[in-house]
Order: sequence, then structure tokens, then C-alpha cells
Amino acid sequence: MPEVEAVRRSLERLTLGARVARVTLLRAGVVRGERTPAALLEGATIGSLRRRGKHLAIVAEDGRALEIHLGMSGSVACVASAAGAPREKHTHAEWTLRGSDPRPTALVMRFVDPRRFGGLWTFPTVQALERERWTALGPDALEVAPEVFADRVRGTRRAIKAALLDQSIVAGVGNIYADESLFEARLDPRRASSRLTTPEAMRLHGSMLRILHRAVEMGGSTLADGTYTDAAGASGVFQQEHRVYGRAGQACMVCSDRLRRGVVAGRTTVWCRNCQRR
DNA sequence: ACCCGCACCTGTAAGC
DNA sequence: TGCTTACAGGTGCGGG
Repeated sequence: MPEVEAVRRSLERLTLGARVARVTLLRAGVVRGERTPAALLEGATIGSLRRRGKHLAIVAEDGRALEIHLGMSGSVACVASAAGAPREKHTHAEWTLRGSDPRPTALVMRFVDPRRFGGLWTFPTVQALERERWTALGPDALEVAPEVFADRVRGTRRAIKAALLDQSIVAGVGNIYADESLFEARLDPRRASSRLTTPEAMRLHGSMLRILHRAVEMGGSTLADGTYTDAAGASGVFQQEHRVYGRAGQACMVCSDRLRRGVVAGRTTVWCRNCQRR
């Protein structure tokens, strides 16, 4: 989610108030819902950029909405003009934007997604987007009140890591941030979520918030493959502060124990057996 | 009703 | 070099 927020902010800077002159759909399969140029915002003026959890939406001044989901490998890239940079491989859609006053130049925005786990969803109105797609999401991880978080997380008997990753419980926590939050809160990722005590649930909420806020501030995590950047091409730097993710076998930064790697909730999980007790 | 496990894709790196 | 395998930021569905 910090990566999605970085994309949201960069798009806000680059595209707010711009007019969509033309849409080119290169791979129709990435769009769910109407695939017409109009549904993909052709002719619209970009009015706001919204986010809920990991879901990003471009909302036009006339109310049309386009949701972009990045999945594992998706990205949004803006370049000064189509002539400026050739389309990179796996570019599935392209919007030619005509800027307004402060940024009058033409801009090209592209949706790129090699693995195609992400996609585009079109809606005639913001209400339709919220009703048909965002109601399935829990409250945003940055906004959920501590007591609400505690209640929702304790509503399942699955492992606490599974609860954190479940977007219908709380929206926005992915694999990196689940591991980092659980480490900071000193909780074993396999613990039954329903059995967290109130202080433990509060602690986890605090850790999740601190980790996510810090990661947002740092533009998210750009991993070793360098794939993720925001819409302006800037990398995140939060990976410098990962304390467990990607560090299996290395020493715990708190107690020096060897960090353990396993599979929890179907995902690679790294934790410290000494610091994160059952 | 709830939860697990796997399928969906492509790219990359490691192992042989 | 080149083939094979494992694994990667996330969902979404079938079936137990």
C-alpha cells in the first residue's frame, strides 16, 4: 500500500486537472467492465486521485472512475511525450494527457504489468466503484481506529498474519508490511488471531501504523529487482529499513538470533523466534 | 461459514 | 551455454 500511495501522490502532482485526449488499449484483457474509450476516461478531466487499501482510482470531474490495481508487478509510468520514451514491454494501456495551466505540456501515462495480476476496472460513477468494488474492503489500514482494528482482527481464528493480509479485515497490508508490523509488535505470525489479548491487538495496531506511515514517507519499498517506481519514476527507499522481510538467515537486529523463514498463510514469512513469542 | 491451497502470469536467479 | 526449477510485492475461486 505505501507503493500505491506513492503512485497516487505522484499522479496527483502530474495529472490533476489534465484532460485525457486519447486512450490506447493494447491488451483488452486487462480491463474489467466497459472497455470503451469513454469508460477509460477519454475526454475527461482528471478531478481527483483516490486510494483505499491497495486500490487506486482516477476520478474524473464528471464522475467517471477508473480503478487501477497493481497486483504484484504492475506500475504506472508518466513520460513527457510518447516520442520521449518507447513503450516498455507489457504496456497494456496508454493515456495521452493534455495538461492545464501550471503544466501545459502533453503527458503520456502508461499502465505496465508483466504478470497481469493487476488490472483496470471502469465505473460510470464513483458510487458504482464504491458499491461494486470497494465495499468488499475493510477500513483502510491508515485510518482504522484501534478498537475497530482489534475487534476485526479477533473475528477470525486464522493465523494473525492471515488476518493482516485479508483485505476485507483491514485494507492495505501486504506481505512485506505484515512481517515488519508483526516483528515490531513482537508477535509470532502463526498466533491465532482470535486469541490476541487487547494489549497485543493495540500494540499490533500501533506497529502497523508506524510501519505504514514511515513507509509512505519513504515512498514505499523498491526491492532488489528495482521494478517498483512511482508514476514519476522515483524509487522508494523503505527497503533500507526492513528488519525481517528478505533477511531470513541473517541476525535479528534486536537479539542477534538467526531469523527464521517459513510459510504462513501461504506466503513466505520471516520472523525472529526469540523476539516474536507464541 | 470458514479457511486452505492453488491457479493465474512473466521474469529472474540459482543449480546442475 | 542451456535447460530446469524455485520463487517473487496479490488476489480470487473451488472444494474440503
